[in-house]
Amino acid sequence: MDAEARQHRLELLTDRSAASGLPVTAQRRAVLETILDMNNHPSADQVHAAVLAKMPEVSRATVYRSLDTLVDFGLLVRLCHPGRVARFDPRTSAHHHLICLRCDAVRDFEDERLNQIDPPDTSSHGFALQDLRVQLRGVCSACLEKENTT
Amino acid sequence: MDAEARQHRLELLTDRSAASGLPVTAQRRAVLETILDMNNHPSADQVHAAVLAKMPEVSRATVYRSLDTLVDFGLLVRLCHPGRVARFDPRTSAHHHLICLRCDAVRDFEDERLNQIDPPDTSSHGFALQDLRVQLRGVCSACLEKENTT
DNA sequence: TTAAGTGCAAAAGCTTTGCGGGTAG
DNA sequence: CTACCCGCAAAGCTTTTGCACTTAA
Repeated sequence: MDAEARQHRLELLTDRSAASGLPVTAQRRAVLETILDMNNHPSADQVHAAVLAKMPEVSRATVYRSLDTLVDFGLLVRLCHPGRVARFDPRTSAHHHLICLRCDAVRDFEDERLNQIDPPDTSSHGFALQDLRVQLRGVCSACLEKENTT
Repeated sequence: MDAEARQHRLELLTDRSAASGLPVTAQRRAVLETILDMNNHPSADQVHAAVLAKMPEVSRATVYRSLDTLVDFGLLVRLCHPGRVARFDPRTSAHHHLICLRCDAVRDFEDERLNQIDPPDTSSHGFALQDLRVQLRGVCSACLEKENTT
């Protein structure tokens, strides 16, 4: 994420905290700063490991709690993927993903045509639609190579 | 699932087992039969509970192992959703989902227009695309009501 | 001052695995 | 016969929670 967008996201933390009447703690800021610099859709544990580099005393529990709060604030998104551990994405605007069914890798996929899909009408289900994302499921290049080698 | 499709799926179990040189066990068949009759995208534990009704001695471990095998056979799909427990879907053909970000409900969504989306070219990423599914993320009717009540 | 947050350690789920005995092909 | 599977129980992971102390505002 570029410096300007990063800065803006950090300001949003201040705003959302004030709006909710919650304090801005050093730990929450560190978690947000850290994940803004990662682009692998990290798990909570990966975030924790990365936060330790800049703040060696942070506990795992705090990272879990901070991630929850940041998701509530709308500063992060909890990803949908077939694996068993929660993963987080600092890109909150709707975009699309390549999902590897072998190794569970999740990779951003940019496609103008997919962005322009008109959201369908979900009101007959009483459903309040927030965003539309396309999952492109298949096998990633790394797993394909591994298969050919074996 | 209608009777004919259900029957066909059970025959596929025999075929895929033979193709892999694996035996068709009563337990695997029971797990498949059970999940074909559920349409709530159940978790492994929910499948286990349902299998117990027709086969009271099945262990949880066997259900987990059977579900894995059935996914390998392509008779089930592991769902993508924001929650923390694995959930399974006997509908293996690509279709779309309403995903509730509050309660994690996953509901099938039929839409002809979404079915007709042309898959993008993912070859530049070295990615072998298998299918395209749209996630419609938002808040389901049950959660909306709960919110209005509070 | 005070509501909220933090670290620690323990608990709580969900899922996987090692093992001895059983079974499909 | 042989490879694979089953049930059981234990272990493994990820995530949540209770508690005493600290901190942002």
